[in-house]
Amino acid sequence: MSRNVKNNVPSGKKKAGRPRRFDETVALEAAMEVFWAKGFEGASLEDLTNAMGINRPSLYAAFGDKNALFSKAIDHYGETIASPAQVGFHNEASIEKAVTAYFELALEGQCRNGDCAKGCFIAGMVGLEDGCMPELQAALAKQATATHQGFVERFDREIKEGRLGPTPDAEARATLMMDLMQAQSYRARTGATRKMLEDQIEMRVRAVLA
Amino acid sequence: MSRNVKNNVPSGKKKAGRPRRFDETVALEAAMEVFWAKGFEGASLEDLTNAMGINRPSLYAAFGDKNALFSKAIDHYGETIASPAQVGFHNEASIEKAVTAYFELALEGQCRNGDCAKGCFIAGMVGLEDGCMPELQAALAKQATATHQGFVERFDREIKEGRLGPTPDAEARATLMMDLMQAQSYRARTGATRKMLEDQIEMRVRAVLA
DNA sequence: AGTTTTTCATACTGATCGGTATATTTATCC
DNA sequence: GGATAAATATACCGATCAGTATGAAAAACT
Repeated sequence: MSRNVKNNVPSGKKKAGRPRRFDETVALEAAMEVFWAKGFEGASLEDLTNAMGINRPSLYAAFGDKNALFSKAIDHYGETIASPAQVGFHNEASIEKAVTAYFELALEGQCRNGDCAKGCFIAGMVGLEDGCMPELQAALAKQATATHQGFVERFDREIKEGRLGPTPDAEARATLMMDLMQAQSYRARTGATRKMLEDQIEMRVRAVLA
Repeated sequence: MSRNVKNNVPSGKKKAGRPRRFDETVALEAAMEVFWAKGFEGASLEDLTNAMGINRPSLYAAFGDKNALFSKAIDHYGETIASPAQVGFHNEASIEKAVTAYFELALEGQCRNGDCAKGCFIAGMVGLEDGCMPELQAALAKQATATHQGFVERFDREIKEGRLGPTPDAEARATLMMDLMQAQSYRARTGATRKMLEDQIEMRVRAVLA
């Protein structure tokens, strides 16, 4: 247990060679922040390495090229920010609390650096680079479809069990909720304060549950 | 009338020097398309000059640098695409028709090249370049505020004259309508077909007028 | 100790970026 | 028919881009 702990290999054999001087996860987080703030094309290798605290060869050895790093940043965003919002939604028993939780958790991710609003990482990126990275676009679309489907199933259940009116139908409600989340993200990116967006959550919830 | 017509100076004195071989407006339109598809940083001078059918010095003489060209493209978008949607809204007598017209005209602009959806030009740009072009961001925000205010006034009138319920209030309805327009734009940018978006308009209208 | 393996640091590559200097065309003005 | 003025075309500029070659440094293995 005491052996090898410096090498981040808590048990068994250590890895040979010079140990890494940075944590892969915190470096990825820093990269995500840079992409978030500057976009894919706007984020230069110098920006990235500065923020991550490593130099170019280390970056390429650990993450691959810029595209691969971006792709990993997307995944990281999904795991640490996007998916908690969905989980929060599905874990609430009451549909009203579920929808509210979704908007609140999404806002948490959109405004995580104090009041400095930055919007949804994915929403700000996707669709801009024309034809570039089509496989990435496809992956994002697939992820969005899965999220949408989860919402549809929940709304369907609520409607079937009489806790929600039949119109708008589950499909429309799911679309509406994702639309309003996206709009909230857009407002976060374009100068809205956190307080403004918090005050609008009730309106969004009502629109989805009307 | 016959004199000077080749020089695009229909009356009076002609301009000295070699005449322009391109139409400024169609060149600007082409530039807007490139920015629209690739974003500001993604659009290279080569992309722009190729699409506009002119070469670099002509571009710089006619429009200034890349930032100035982008700014003029934004203005052009507002005049030819964004503002018609607002006018369409304000010209309809019935509020239901007004809201519907707004979404339809916005969709017109978002999908203008056949089924190839591209979303809202402004929405796709704003907020991405971190701290870059702050004066441009401010101009866009001001324009958005003016649009919002116009909607608020109309909804206020409808509510006061009893054609619309008091909740959500005019402010919330205006926010909601712009949010749903923005969401429609986002969907247009991320692969939704025109038909899908047309079918969703009724849902959006209902959400605003609920 | 000495070899091996992995990472780190510096400096470099060719390509592309936005922007421009130079010179040639094409028109009007005198 | 010059002289002048404006727009064209070509080629170039320094800066920056993403990506990499090279060698030193730091650990484990034998």
